[in-house]
Amino acid sequence: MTDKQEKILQAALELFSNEGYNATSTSKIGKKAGVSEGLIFRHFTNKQGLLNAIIKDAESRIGEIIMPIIGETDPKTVLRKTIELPFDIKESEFDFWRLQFKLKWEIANNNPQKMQPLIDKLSWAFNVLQYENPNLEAILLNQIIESISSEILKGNLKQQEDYKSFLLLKYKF
Amino acid sequence: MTDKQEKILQAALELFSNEGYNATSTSKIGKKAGVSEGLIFRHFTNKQGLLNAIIKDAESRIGEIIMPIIGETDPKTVLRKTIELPFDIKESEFDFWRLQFKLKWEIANNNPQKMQPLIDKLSWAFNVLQYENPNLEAILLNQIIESISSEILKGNLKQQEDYKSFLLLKYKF
DNA sequence: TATTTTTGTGAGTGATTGCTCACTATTTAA
DNA sequence: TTAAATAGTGAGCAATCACTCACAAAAATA
Repeated sequence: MTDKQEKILQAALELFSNEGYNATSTSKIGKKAGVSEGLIFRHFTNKQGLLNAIIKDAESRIGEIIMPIIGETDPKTVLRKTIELPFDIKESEFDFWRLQFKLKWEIANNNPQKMQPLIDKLSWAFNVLQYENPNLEAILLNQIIESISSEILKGNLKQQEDYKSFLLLKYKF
Repeated sequence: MTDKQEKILQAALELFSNEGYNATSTSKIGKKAGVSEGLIFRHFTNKQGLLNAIIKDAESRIGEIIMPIIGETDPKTVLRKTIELPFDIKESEFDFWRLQFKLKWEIANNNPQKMQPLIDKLSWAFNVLQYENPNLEAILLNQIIESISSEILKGNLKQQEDYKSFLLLKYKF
């Protein structure tokens, strides 16, 4: 991957995330990346190809984040690490994650089973911990952390530390 | 409001919701509504004006839905009615609500305090019911119902009845 | 070094965009 | 009944869109 390819990807990411995919023209991306517009098509075929490259990168990033939880053998630690996830998002990665959440609302890009491995692990953890309905507990907790992430990314969640302790307490920490 | 004005609003709603605001051209709206493109601008000034009309309608609809809960005097009933909200969304209104949730991700249209009256009422209810942290409980429950609504609107939530009973049980029903 | 391959440019393409405007048809009010 | 106001049309506008292509510069390979 050349220097300019990364510049293009970074510019596209910022613009797609903040202005939206359809509201972002390839000419704007070229300008922001400091690159001729034509180069975008040389490297990524078309505008959708650019988005695909970003989505593919996202899949591996999600895998990386989930992996240390999947590998965990202690059920309580699984829960704690899961709850901590949304509060650990680095501000430098806000654009990236905001775009992922936005894309969930586009029919073409909605891929609900991305978090399935985590849900399965949560289900296992709740089962070991003798919760009455491990499957639904897993779905609920996954929904909660996605919802918290959304609010943080939109800049709507104040008192994050309080909320984190509150949630940990809910799950007996 | 004339017949054709409503046709325009309905067509715009469907297209904005399913294809996105920026991906929907005014010419497409005109065709779908069975109306000349120019009429859109006569009635709604510009494309943004069309969206504004839809948003304004949404505010009153949200008010209508929340009102019976705000007026409730029994705290337990407040919780039950709130939990039931997402499961009561009519399928004929899916387009409408999906658009509202999509718009939350657009910086320009994000208006986080729309649900504040409900959160306040929930906070009151949790307080009466002697929950330890009523404010955070209210924020959490509001997040949960918004998250469930999202999944339902995206067509991702299976076994809705199970999930509903599960949640009601969580809040002692 | 010479040659092939890859990276990069920017002017140019037809199609589509949001929107205007001169005009006609219909409704409302005097 | 006439006049004024409103509703509705559709051709046409400049601007922008995603994308192409002939060409040049640089890098990789021989």
